[in-house]
Amino acid sequence: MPAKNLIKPRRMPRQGRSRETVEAIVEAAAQVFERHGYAAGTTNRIADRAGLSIGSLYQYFPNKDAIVVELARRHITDIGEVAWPALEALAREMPPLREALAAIVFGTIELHARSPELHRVLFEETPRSDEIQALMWELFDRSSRLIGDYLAACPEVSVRDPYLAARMVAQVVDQVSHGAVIHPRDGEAPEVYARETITMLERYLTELG
Amino acid sequence: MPAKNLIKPRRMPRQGRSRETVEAIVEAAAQVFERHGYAAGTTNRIADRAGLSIGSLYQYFPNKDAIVVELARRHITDIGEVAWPALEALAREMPPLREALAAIVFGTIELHARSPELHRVLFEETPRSDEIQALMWELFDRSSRLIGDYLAACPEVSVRDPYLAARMVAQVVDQVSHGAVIHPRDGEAPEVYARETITMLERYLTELG
DNA sequence: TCATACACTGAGCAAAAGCTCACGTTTTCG
DNA sequence: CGAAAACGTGAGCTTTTGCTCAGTGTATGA
Repeated sequence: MPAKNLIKPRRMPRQGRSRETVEAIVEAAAQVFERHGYAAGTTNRIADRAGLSIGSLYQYFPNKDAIVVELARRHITDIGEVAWPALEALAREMPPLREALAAIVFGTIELHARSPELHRVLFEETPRSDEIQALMWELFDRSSRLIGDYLAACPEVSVRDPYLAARMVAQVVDQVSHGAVIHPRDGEAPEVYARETITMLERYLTELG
Repeated sequence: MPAKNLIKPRRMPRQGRSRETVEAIVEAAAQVFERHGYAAGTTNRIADRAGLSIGSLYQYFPNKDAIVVELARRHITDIGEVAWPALEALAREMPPLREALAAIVFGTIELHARSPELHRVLFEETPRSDEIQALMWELFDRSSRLIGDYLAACPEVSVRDPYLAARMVAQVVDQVSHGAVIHPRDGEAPEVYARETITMLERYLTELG
């Protein structure tokens, strides 16, 4: 038992091949978690699937959770890159309310539907790290603000606080989409619920009293 | 390596003390999962906490998952026993819509708030078994039906399909309550969102166009 | 009373998962 | 070229976890 207690800094990729290795690990992790779930998504299996030795994996990730966090971070980033331009377009082009809501609802459903099983594993089965939670809140806040910008400028909308309403919209749409896509039920068309959600939000936002 | 391959049937509790043992296991499991999460909620830890040997635990539960399922079943049953009478009372006593919605929203929040961390572990972190999923849907269906009975008889409600609307109400209230209670944010009063949810649903259900 | 079924014990096994490290291979760059 | 740095390898160590089983205590009823 030698007295070597050197800190082992995680290797940073410099050359091209090592960057490819990191990509391979992340992609393999996505597939493995999607197929086997969080618990059975072992580091050995990930390395196997990536066509690498387990040692290579630990050159770039200190532990299993680091891989999950990286995966979640990418997933959230991808969502933002699709959602934000679309939401910014609303405040710029100012479509009718019903159209805007349809875009938000169907857009959110589509985002959830991209890889539902991976999404489920990452955001339900995996113990939430503070880091991922912070990223999710950031996503939610920014989305809400953009929706609020649209609502505030929309003449049909007659709600007191459009930014509070926007948070309600974002919350409801996200949760309902999540439920519909991630835990679908056999005899139920998700479109019926999507349409009804749009109707509900429309009536909420256009106070006709 | 002897040739004994006898089937070992799980023991059913007959005497009083064994039934107490089962209770102790379930209660200990609740505490351990609440404190340590699903993965770190090991059978040894549960037995320890229950003041029993690990052997006793395996007399009554074939594996770890069986304990989780039993726990979830009890949790769902408990919720039903509170929720159903309350929802039945609505259709019987026919309070004004806003009062009914307030009862539903605050009641649901209270149910979620009973043991939020255990709730989170059971219904997020734990891989969903088909059995638990079925129980959850049963709970949802029955709640929706009862809400629908109220909505169908409520003169203020002017929605086409009250039972579809009821499913929307149940879905939204459950998801929003879950989000608010299980993943609370620092600077946010959940009551603001609760009130706004009530307002949203009220406007949705009373089509004034 | 005492035989029998019921109940409980806990050392420890088998399997699996996370992770290390000493060593070989490839790339870079003077 | 050739040395140093970057990169890749995989047998196997360590720890943990789910779970067993041979044996000991405890209640029950004939």
